[in-house]
Amino acid sequence: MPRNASFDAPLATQFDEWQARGFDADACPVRNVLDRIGDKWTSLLIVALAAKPRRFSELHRAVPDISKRMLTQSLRDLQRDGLVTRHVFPTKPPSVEYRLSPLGQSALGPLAGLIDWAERSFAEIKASRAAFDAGDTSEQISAA
Amino acid sequence: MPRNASFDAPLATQFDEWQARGFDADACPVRNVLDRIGDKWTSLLIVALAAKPRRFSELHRAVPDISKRMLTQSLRDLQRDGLVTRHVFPTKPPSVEYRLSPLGQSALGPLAGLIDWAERSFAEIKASRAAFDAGDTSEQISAA
DNA sequence: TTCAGCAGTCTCTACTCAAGACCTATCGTC
DNA sequence: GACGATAGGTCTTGAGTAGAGACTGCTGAA
Repeated sequence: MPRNASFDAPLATQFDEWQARGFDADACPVRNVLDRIGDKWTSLLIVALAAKPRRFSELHRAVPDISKRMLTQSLRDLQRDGLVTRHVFPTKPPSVEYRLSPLGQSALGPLAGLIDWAERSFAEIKASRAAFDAGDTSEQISAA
Repeated sequence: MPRNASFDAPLATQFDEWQARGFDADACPVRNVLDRIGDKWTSLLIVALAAKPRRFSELHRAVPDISKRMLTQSLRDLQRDGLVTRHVFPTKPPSVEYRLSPLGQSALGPLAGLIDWAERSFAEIKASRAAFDAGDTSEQISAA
C-alpha cells in the first residue's frame, strides 16, 4: 500500500478492488455473503446444524426465541444459498430434516474463527460499551 | 454420517453450552458480536479502515451507497464497541478522522477468513441460488 | 455574494421483523 | 365420530428501523 502503511495489506487491496468495480452488489461477495452470515439467525442455525442434522421442531426448540416464521424463512435462505439441504421423510406426519451441505460445512471453519474472536474480545467490547454509555466517549481532540 | 456424529466438535460443544445457559442475549458473544459484524455496513467500514485512517467524507465516498445517517450510526456503533476511535482535529472546518483501534485490528484476521471463504464459495452460492429460483428445490424425498 | 465542502442532524416514508393466530394432515383417545 | 396433539408450516397485524434527502453552522475560495 503506497499511500500509507497498511494495517492489513490483503484486506486493503481487496477493498480497493471492490471499489474499482463500483461495489456492484451482485458481484460483491462480502455484501452478498456477510448479509446472510449476519442475519441474526442464520449463523446460529448453521452452528445448531453443525452438531447434527435436525428437524424443524427440533430447531425451533434448540433456538428458543426464534419465531416459526423466521425459522422457515432463514432455512429457506440457507437452502437457497446451498448451505443446508432439506430432506422430507414420508412418515405419517411428514417429518423434515435439515442438514449442512458440504458447502455449509466449509463455512464452519471461518465462522468458528469469528466466533472465537468474539468470545475472546467480548469482555473488552462490553467494557467499551459501558464506558461509552457512561459518557466517556474516549474521543481524542488531536492537534492539527 | 451417523446421526449423532459431529461435523465440527468445537462448534457443536459451544452450541450446547449456549443452549445450557439459555441463550442469554447479553451473555452470548455470537448474538452480540455477529449482529454487529453482519450489520451490512460495519464490516465494510472495518475493511475500509483496514488500509488507513479515513475521514468522514472520505468514508462516505469510499462506500458509495451508504447514507450519511447510516454512516454516522454505524461509526457510532463501532466506536461504542471500541473497534474504531474517533479523532477530532480542530482545524478551521473541523475534520474528524476514524481509525481502527487495536481491538478493531484484531478483528481483521477472522474477518479476512470469512471474506476469503465468501469469495471462494461465491460462485457455488450463486449457482445454488439460480437453481433454487428456477424451481429446482433440490429436496430429497428420503425413505422413512 | 454566492458557492462549495465538512461533519453531521432531522424528518418522512417504506420496508421488514416479530408475535402469534391459523391451516392441513394424521394419529391416538374417548 | 369429535377432540386434541404433533408436525411443518402460512397469514395477519402492529412496531421498529433503514434510507433518501433536506437542513444546519462554519469556513475559505471565486
